Amino acid sequence: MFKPVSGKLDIPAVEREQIEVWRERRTMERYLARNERAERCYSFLDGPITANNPMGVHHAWGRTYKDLYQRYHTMLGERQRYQNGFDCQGLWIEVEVEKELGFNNKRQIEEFGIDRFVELCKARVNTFAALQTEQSKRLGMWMDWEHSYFTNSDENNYTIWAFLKECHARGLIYKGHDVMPWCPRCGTGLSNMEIATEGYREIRHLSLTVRLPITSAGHEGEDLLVWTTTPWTLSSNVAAAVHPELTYVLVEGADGRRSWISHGSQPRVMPDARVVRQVTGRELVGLAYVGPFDELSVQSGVQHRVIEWTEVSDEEGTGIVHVAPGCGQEDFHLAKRDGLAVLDPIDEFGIFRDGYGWQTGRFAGATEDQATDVATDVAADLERKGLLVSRERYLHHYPVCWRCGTQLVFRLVDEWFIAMDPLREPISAVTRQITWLPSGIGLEERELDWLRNMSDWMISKKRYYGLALPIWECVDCAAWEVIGSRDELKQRAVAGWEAFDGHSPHKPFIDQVEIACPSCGGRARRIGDVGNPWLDAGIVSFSTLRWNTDRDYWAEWFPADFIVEGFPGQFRNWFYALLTMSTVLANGPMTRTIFGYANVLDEHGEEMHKSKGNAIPFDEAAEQIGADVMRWMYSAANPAVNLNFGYGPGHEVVRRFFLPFWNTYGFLVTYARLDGWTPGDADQAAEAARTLLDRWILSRLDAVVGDVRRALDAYDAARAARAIEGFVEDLSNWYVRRNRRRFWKGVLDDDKRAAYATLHEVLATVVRLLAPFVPHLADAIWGNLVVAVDPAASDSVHLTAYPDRSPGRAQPEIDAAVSLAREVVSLGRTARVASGLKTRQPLATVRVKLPASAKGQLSPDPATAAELQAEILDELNAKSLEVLTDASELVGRTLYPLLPVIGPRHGADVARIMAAARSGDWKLLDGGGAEAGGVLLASDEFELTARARPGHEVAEAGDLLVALDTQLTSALQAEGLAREVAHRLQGLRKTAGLEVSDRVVASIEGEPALVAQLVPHRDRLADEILAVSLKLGGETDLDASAAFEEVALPEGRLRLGVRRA
RNA sequence: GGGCGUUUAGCUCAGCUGGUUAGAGCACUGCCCUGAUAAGGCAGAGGUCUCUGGUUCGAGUCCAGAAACGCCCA
Repeated sequence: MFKPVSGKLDIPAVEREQIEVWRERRTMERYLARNERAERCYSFLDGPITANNPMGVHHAWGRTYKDLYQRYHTMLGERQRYQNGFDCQGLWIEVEVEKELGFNNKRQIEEFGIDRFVELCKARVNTFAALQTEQSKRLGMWMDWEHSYFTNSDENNYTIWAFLKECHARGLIYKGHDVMPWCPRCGTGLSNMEIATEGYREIRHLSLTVRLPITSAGHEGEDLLVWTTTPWTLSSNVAAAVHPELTYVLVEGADGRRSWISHGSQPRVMPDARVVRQVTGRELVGLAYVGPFDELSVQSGVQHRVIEWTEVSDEEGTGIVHVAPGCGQEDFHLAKRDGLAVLDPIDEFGIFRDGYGWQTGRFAGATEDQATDVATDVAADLERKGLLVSRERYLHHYPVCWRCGTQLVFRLVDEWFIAMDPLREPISAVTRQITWLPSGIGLEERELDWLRNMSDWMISKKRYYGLALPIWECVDCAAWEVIGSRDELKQRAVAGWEAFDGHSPHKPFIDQVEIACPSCGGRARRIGDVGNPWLDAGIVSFSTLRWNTDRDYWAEWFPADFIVEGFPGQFRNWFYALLTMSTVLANGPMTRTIFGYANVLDEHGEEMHKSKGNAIPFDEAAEQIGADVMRWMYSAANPAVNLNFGYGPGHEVVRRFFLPFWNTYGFLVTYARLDGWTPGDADQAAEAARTLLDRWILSRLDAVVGDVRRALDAYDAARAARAIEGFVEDLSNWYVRRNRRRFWKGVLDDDKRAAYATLHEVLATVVRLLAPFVPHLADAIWGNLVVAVDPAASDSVHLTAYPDRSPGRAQPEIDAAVSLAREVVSLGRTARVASGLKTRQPLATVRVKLPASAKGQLSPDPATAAELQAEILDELNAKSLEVLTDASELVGRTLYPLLPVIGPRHGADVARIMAAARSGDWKLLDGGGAEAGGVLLASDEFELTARARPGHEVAEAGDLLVALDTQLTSALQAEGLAREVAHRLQGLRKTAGLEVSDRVVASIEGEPALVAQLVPHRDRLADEILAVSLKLGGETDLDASAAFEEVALPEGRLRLGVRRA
């Protein structure tokens, strides 16, 4: 026997119960093991989640996809690894630990002790990995949680060593001396991968226009005007750049001073000045000038001059660019090109070094507080020296540290790089071998675009907790080499191995190990740097598949079938790192398919931010609306566009999808319990009694099973979800509604058994279809619908096979006929609304003009047609259905040209033909052709169809027309009255608080003529309302009624009452 | 400045290879139904399918250009 189903659906409560059931039955463990011996594999590779914070709802989108497709392939019987991953190294974790400790800079870490600091980082990772594990389980994500991978594992780190050694063997690793973006708080450089969207902010900076007096002969009294948004770099100025092709003008202001600026900038910079001379930029190249801070000791000996640079533009500033090679990437490259002096003004904390006068010891970067901002003092200094032309607060995009938000500076540093030029083409080729989904939004193109433009990969970071870059550099001769494994290091070690042995390859212990320099025999020590964290995540297609230790295992699972990640950002991050490492180590793709999805926004389309207060913690959402509701929203969403997530949309999904489905399930259980029905042998016998609608819903089910499988095979969960939603709509709003009476009626005969068996099979199948999407609810329903009544059944839906199509189930002709009948009903209702006659009032006749394609009948099968006719009459409450012919006075014939046929044949005449067809300006010709608007049509170029003639009360859509006969006989009126009374009495039953199955005594009094009309309907009326006694007129005992009503109908007044029998 | 994409009803979005009258859900209004009922059905209103040009007998759909927005790169 089924357990009763609560009429009120509390999804989080159902989920909590289900989780408890799973725990008791060890369902997840059995799920993970069920395909252990399967031949076919499905290789999913998990992109590691950063184990640094609790999950938000946005994490649930990707994790829903991950779990959905793994569950689907599990139900297809394929062997899988189910390995979850945590991203565990890198600056983001250090920053959080620093915050916990209240640190502001790197020195405090060193004072605290690097070993203790690293331990705290590891501990933090473990804490949040554990939390995220629990949260993921709450989402219903079933992974091998005991064997998640951690990117800080020895295996992961040493596999990166092997990768780097391979890169070195190919000559790709180099030590670069370059200007890089630098965070003065974190004390480390940032790779260009890290300065992306989230790495820029709109910031207002003090920008200065400065005059640089020219010293070359023939230019006495002339200045160059330069403009900068980073005044702190002026003290490192060594050159001024002009575009060789651009026009420059010498202008004279009101004060008589003469300045060079570009022609294009003049209206903006010096609109009132008089043009004295005009030259091309090339003529200015080579001029010498006085620098803005020539008094500084570091500037002594620097020759300032004008250089050429084709990147100069005059859309901003003066068209003359201040060049400080120690403070800007392009500036540095110009210095290398032209042999300019390079001044390196600041240290790792952004503090001016010695030799910068009053600036020495000051913080160079911009600060929010103008009083302490060095730019303010630079401006004052220049003003004192008479070099300042103007200043303004200038709003622009400025890079900030993506982790701590500090404004970056550009700084000359030594960093380690992988040269990417030799890899550009190979990686692009690998990229093209991968299927990028969803298609049509240019994901592959975006990756290729990144690959075209990428610069060398900066892999080093001057930090503490992360991959120890396996580069050992000689203290004496500066030769260096890359170590590829722990064993190699052990063999090469000449000191410090004991101190390191037993520790993970992290700072500080790894730094103890020294090796002999192969060049000079001196001692080589590890460079202090840690690695870029994308190395950690990028190696996982090798490290987690035991590439280092078990190459057969790796070959079995590599490449993956599927990876999934949010696409904003990952082109230059995870996807990029994976592609690079896979290209170098395997010369092929790491996965066959990459699936990307967009961002989660709040329900108003705003970005979610903790600070804005619109972020939704995962736990809260799980308890408020339920994990399955989230999962359904994410599954059904279009991955290509941002998703607006919130409780409003969540409740809508519950109303639209979960409630109707749950109610359908509840409906079956309620009546099956009353009848004591459970699925069994007797249903076999009843199979012959299946009605048309039974066969229809099974046919629809079969189609949906096919649709869902096709969609999931193509990683199109949204299409699958839409198909299921559409089916549930058909099931609850047509199948169940149309069949209610079969379930209510008293006897459990074959017809009723057929109804139960059909609805049961449909629900049990849909639940299996839904299992990968909404695992809790699906299994809860499965548990009651199947497990509770079938001891042989699998005790969890997740241990069953995914539904497949059954041969012979699909019946397209029934699908077509039912959908035609539903259209007839829909149009009939429209006509009823127009007629003003309630559905409760029976009508004599419905007249239907069918489309030409139906060939004059609802279905070619007479039995089907008869059943559908009964359905239509019942829905529309009419006595008979008449199929109209074209000759009927209600309709007129219409010419319906077949556009795809006439288009190519008649060309420009199509417009005339169509106009004639619409206006009726056409006639049939002998021999089967027609003439329309003067054009002759062959018999295969048109069909004849029917349209309503004006003046009749009908409804039509396309080629289908429905007309109602609105003439009422007194018999029809009496029946209508009986239906009305039945309706009222049902209402009274309810007000009296009676159960659906309670028997009643009912009484009806009123005008004798009205009461008399009810007499012929007495039995049916009694039947309808489960009355053991229906008293009419004089025989009533209204006074005893539990509920009573006096109704005023157009026909007269009636008094009605019911009481429990 | 370059690349990729998006633009369809008040909102969120479907619209396959070009075809006769462009759809759904939500919201709104009215009506119907009343044994799914804090549900369901029908209807109404709401669209220059961003704009301009082109290809075509025919363009929401294909092509080119523009605008706005988003993402990415510089």
